[in-house]
Amino acid sequence: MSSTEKYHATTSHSVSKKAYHHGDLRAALIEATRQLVEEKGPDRFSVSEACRRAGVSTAAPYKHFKDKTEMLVATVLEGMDRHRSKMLAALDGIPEGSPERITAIGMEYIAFALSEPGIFRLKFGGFTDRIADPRLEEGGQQNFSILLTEVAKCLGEPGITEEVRRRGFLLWSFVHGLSFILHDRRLAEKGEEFDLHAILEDVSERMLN
Amino acid sequence: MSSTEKYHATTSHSVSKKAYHHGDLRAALIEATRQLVEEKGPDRFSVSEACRRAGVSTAAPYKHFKDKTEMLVATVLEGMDRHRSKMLAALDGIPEGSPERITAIGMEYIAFALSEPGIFRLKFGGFTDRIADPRLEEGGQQNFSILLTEVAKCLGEPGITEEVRRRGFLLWSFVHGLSFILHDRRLAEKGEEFDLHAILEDVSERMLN
DNA sequence: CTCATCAAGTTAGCATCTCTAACATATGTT
DNA sequence: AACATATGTTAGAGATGCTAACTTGATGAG
Repeated sequence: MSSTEKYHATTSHSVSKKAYHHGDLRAALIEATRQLVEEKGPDRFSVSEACRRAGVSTAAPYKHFKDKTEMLVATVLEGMDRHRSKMLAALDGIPEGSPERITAIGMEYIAFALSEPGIFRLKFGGFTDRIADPRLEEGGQQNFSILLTEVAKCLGEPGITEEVRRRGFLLWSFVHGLSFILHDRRLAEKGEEFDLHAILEDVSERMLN
Repeated sequence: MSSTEKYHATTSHSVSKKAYHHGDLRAALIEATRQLVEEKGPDRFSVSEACRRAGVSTAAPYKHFKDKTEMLVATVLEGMDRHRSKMLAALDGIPEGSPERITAIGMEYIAFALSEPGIFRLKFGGFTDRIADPRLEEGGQQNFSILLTEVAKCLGEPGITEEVRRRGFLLWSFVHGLSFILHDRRLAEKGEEFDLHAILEDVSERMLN
């Protein structure tokens, strides 16, 4: 269901031929947007600059996106997909029901927030009111479910019960806030000062009892 | 040390006289900025519109602020002052050393984030890299100290020890993340579904042992 | 009181940005 | 081959951030 599938990847060899048609401009614009959001910050991003980077005129994006906001939404969605994949991959090899699985999700959550702070803040930082896109909410819910599934197994609950939801919510709040603060205060750089993994283990235990 | 003191509050009666000089344009612009940031969102804010609202030309602000960013910084600083006052006021009447004081700070922290989400997100949402202003860091540290002081008393520690700092950091992370999520998901509206005060009491206890 | 000075307004204008309208060119269907 | 459609282009309107140069009025020295 990748949103790029409907665009045929033609002329992969003819980039230098200055083809009138780009091949997959939509994907190229998303990638340019992603880069710029990281380089300049979510607010300093401009459509024009993304166009320059993709090598097209400033009007071209409007054949693919309704407006600037939709361009950003598409970029965030792509980021959330990657984020989800990474969190799932992080679970690989850790035994079912182990609390270590919850720690692993938290570590990966924070790693994403720190390695792609632009996208992370674009999603969560302050644009939410405008970007009240149902696809974003759905993606967020999907990612949250990964955590809930593990919490349920850890607590020995039969499924996503109300109690599971409550505990998961507490855990998410903590890791979410931690992500912001670590980045804001550049505390990730002072890595030796505190062991992130240990903190997550500690808090998970406290929260899940 | 109010930053407005140096501006004489003249012509308080002559607003309608269309005085060439405004009286206290700096404060008026900060207030207009605050309103607009809440109404339109931190990103949709424009200097021009603040000027319109304050009734001056678009060049006027640059006599008081270096650029748009500094205008926003000044507005955030003003908000942080109010935030601090409110948190301190919330402690009034609660006995020293009581864990209830920590809950009260958390409640007030969240209340601010939900009642002034624009300012809250302007400070914490995604502009931090650009707004690496030492005054903002200092203000943040001051507000954090309010919490640390209470944590120290609750733990019976002699002062802001490393352990106090660690526990306070965990608590802050949790409340910080909760603030974002409650607003993002508009969960504050579904107030009956969960008792915020109870959650904070629960988590504080878990975190402080 | 007068006048020079300075702070704090103004207008005009440049560079940039978002987005639209009208036009141009590939692509692929028939 | 020809038409329809998708996907580019150029031109330009309207908003914005900020600067330069000018204007106004408050203030303090003589």
